Amino acid sequence: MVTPTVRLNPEQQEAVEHTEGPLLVLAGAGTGKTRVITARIAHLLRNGILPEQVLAMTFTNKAAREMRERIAGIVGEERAQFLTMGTFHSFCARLLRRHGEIVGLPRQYTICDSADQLATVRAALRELRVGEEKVKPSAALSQISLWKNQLIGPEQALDLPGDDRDELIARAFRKYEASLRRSRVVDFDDLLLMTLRVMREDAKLLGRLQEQYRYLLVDEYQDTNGPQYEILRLLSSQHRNLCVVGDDDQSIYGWRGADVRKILRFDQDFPEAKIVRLETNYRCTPEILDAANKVIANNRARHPKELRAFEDSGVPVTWLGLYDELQEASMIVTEIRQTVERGEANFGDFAILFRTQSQPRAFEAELRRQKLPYQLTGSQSFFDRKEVRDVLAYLKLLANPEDEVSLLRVINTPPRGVGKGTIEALVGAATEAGSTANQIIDGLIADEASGPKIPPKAMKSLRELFGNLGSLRMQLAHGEPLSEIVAELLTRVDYKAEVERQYDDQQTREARWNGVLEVVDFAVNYTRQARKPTLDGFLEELALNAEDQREEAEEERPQAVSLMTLHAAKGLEWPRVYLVGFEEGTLPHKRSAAEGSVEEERRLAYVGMTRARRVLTVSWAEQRTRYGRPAPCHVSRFFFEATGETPHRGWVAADAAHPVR
DNA sequence: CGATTCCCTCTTTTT
DNA sequence: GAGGGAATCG
Ligand SMILES: Nc1ncnc2c1ncn2[C@@H]1O[C@H](COP(=O)(O)OP(=O)(O)OP(=O)(O)O)[C@@H](O)[C@H]1O
Repeated sequence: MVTPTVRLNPEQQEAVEHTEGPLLVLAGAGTGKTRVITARIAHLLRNGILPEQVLAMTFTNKAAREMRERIAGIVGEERAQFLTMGTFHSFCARLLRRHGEIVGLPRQYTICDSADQLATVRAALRELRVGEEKVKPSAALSQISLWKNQLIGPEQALDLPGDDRDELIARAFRKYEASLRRSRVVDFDDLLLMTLRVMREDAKLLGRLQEQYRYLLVDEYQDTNGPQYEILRLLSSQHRNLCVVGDDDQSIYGWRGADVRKILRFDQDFPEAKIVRLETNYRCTPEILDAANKVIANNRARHPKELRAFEDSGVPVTWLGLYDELQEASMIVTEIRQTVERGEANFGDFAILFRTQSQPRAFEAELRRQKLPYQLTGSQSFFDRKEVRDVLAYLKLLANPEDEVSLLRVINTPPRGVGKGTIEALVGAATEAGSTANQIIDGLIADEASGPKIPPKAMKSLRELFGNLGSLRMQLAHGEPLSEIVAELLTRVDYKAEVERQYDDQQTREARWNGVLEVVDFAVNYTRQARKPTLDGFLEELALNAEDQREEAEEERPQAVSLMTLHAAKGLEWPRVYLVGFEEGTLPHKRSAAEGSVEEERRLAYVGMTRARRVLTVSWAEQRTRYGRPAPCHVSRFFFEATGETPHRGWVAADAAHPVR
């Protein structure tokens, strides 16, 4: 029998076969690093390693799914299904569901999303009487997250040198942590941190995990942060079979605590490590690779590497300066349509990549106008819709009665006479007692004299709400299917009437209600495909994997133009790529330039350019609508770096005070 | 308490 | 240009 296999060059082959001991594959874009991981797992399985012994970390769950499919194609689905593969976060979430109690995490914990995190920070700042103009909640949240990822707790943060503002944020940090714990909620960072604590506190469990996961593999290692690295170090400390692959030039998550130095110092952490370098790029034409290499060569902090194109010469990179974002969109969409009409490509061969989430708007409008199929990846907007958040808050509250943010969100949605005064009284009583609004209300229901005085109408509504939640929880406990529960919930709170009350035109009502129905669809889908469907599991999927849930629910759209951010495009490739909005202020982004992280922006440009296999078009506009007003733009400095042209008179850098003269 | 209106901010990137 | 929050009135 001929075993199906993948083509590898000698260096890749060497990496695949070096199965014992630490291994670093450090190589540039498109050199086949991910292919090494895939082939290596297949190689392990062919050599008698059980799939249960393999743990592979990818950067997104989608990447994990694709890799699993590829491996299934080589060794068969019946074995591939037992591989442990996914993001660090989903691995940790699963581990905590089983073993979180070791660090005091109740089994029915819920994961809060970014909006809930922000609401918690906002509440903390309010409690400290810090105005939002003094400390922006979003800024406080990213500082808190950075601290957490550096393993700095609230008390240590308070001791850190800093100005008044830092101290306020540190105090908000303390309150933030306390609210999450009271609410039995963990944030994304907690998933990693608590896993780490579990591993450190329970040596026997750690031993079992080390025993089970004999072979660790990590893709995109350059974007691993401190806690993730620590988890890897603990898991691999006995057998040291840790294979990591990455490219320091593609490190684009520094703002989230990722530390490139980890990959550059791998041989210090693992002195016996074997290091493999791959120097042939199998993805891009020489023209594309040359332009990308010229850009990245301007970074000072990097490991220089050889990178040769395997492909034959193709067409030159197209540099396209246009009037505004409307012209940019119509020009590009028209070109895509005409290329497909000429039979030279399919819609799925195209990607439009951009720096920020505000950019796709014009492209979406134009794609719809010209009726081309497209897929916008990574858009949070669906989960930010009010009706979707409302329904999810109800579900989170069902799963976790102590979830304060969710309770406060739904307590008067639909309006049921529980107003500002009542809410303040409840929260005040909770804060004073160091408990939660849920417990105060439970107390009041048992004995109205036990807590703050609440208007009778509000009290009646709270009884009804809690009665409904209670009986739904009961049904849940009796194993009623999730989809039924969601439907029943909507009936009980009469959410449809709420949608109709809020919006008066029929079209909006329908659109909003469809959002609700889509959540119901997610639940149906999840119930169907999950091995053991639970509400906790469903919410976990939504928190860690929202994107996939939406995709599953939508009809297959195999031939569609891809639209995504440069961050989301990492690791992917298309025959034809448009890198749009190539402007000072956008790429490099104004804020990055101000923070002195232009090198990371340059890496983003490098990632974007190297996604293209055969045709790369880079575009910019002279003016762009910002906050509803047109603002002048200048082509990105990366254009000059790639082409060797010099800025003309009047060109202005994002971080410069004066135009070039 | 709830509905309406105005006004402000926001745009970095994500698990 | 949208969406959320504060202010204001019924
Ligand atoms: N030995 C090989 N021969 C031919 N093609 C290869 C070989 N190795 C990889 N490829 C192809 O090269 C392209 C890039 O591979 P892969 O995605 O594994 O690279 P990578 O190093 O992970 O890239 P990046 O870091 O840019 O995401 C893919 O299309 C892959 O199929």
